[in-house]
Amino acid sequence: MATVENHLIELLPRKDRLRLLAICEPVELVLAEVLSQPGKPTHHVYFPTNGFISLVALIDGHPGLEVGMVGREGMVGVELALGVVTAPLRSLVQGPGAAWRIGTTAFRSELARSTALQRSLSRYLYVLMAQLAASAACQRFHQIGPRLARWLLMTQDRAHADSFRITHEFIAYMLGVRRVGVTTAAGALQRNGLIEYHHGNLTVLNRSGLEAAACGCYATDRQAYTTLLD
Amino acid sequence: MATVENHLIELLPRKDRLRLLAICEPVELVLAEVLSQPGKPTHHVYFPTNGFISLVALIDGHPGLEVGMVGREGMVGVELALGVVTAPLRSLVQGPGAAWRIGTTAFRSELARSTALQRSLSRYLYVLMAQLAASAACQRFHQIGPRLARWLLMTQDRAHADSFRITHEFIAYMLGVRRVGVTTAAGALQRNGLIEYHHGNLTVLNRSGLEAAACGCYATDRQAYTTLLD
DNA sequence: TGACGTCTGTGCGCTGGCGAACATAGCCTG
DNA sequence: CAGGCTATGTTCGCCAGCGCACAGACGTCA
Repeated sequence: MATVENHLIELLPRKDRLRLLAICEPVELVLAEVLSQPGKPTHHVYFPTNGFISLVALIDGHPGLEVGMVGREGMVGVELALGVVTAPLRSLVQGPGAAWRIGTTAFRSELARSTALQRSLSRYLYVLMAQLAASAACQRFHQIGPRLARWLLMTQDRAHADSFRITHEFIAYMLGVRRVGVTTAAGALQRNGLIEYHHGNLTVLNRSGLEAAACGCYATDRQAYTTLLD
Repeated sequence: MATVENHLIELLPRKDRLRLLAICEPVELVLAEVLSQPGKPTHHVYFPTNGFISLVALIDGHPGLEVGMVGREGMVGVELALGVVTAPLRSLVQGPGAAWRIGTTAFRSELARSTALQRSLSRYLYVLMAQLAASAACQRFHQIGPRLARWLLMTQDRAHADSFRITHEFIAYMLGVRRVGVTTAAGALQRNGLIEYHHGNLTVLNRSGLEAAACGCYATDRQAYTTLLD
């Protein structure tokens, strides 16, 4: 693993950072692994350094809907920062990679010690809340095409690569639409030369074009991260 | 005003509660008043004792979508608990009543002093986050009828009355649908004897029937409040 | 009591996305 | 290199909700 780190950890002052890293263990993030399940106790928190995770809301018997994404800029298990040890959402590894992992008790005691960590996580929570609220509205008002473009951009940002493995089926699940809907929208993006894909391999060809095709939620979201977490 | 209080305040130990109340001023919540606007600085926090507030997400030029509701069980301005002084959502008074109000600086310094208050607000934030995530999914998977029933129940809970003033037009805005859609769904509920309304006056006739007609999100939400905030 | 504004009801035609089913086309493995 | 699996493409009927427009019904206040 390269010397890439997690932004939340990097933001900490040296002392707190070292103390936190001392209780971290490196783990691999395996594609399709489930890191948390709604209503179940949180055993570990994860700070991705590579790869990324989708936060999925589940209700009734319905398939699920992505309401947030976590990459190097965030963490899984923020509920601990709120003093709650029950996960609210399903966390699903969507881009394989690696993360720092900490057990619940160790993390809580470190959190009690480090006000810098509390501060970092609070900021992050705010951004996440904004993302959740925006998800609901985006979901309601925007059509598949722009939402797909946004999703691809967010994924690309977190994958740190122009190319990644992903199927229409999976995207459909994340966006809460039919696979056919994705096929159609992706076909349009491909015809316009913005992306290209073959059998689960997707490549972004024209990033700024994709940004133009995406709904405003992408820009809003990105702005929130830079203003609050830098 | 009766001796009704705000649950978050009531949960505090006597000492902290008195200190907080000392810096509170009572204000009236006027129907349609806007207490916060996304992106604008938070000047005050509000602890409703009566009446209630809708949290509305705004994107682009779109009309807006309710993603949360705040009554006696919550507060407006939680972002301060996260160290952020910018409101993420529009807060709109939807049921007139009264609230305790505190200026931002006073509130922040009290927050720094009272760990009990921090604890309360953290819990509340968690519930709110769950509500935001659920909103997105509910929005996506449930039809107008059940969503309307849910909304009426949530409103009734916060209005503390079987009857309240509300128009189809306004409900439509909250649910992010057409007014006509509400008229149709409300008509069905009325035909089934669950509710009754005339010219902006709505009365819940059969609460348990309404619960049966509502989507599961109502029960889920309610459960979250009772387990975490009692 | 009459007139106006607000609230509710109803009727169009339209469309984005749904569900299901089937057709091709790459990849992988034996 | 054949057969099977996975990923993508296409089609068809359907429906919830949309946008628009207009008609009644109720309340209020001059």
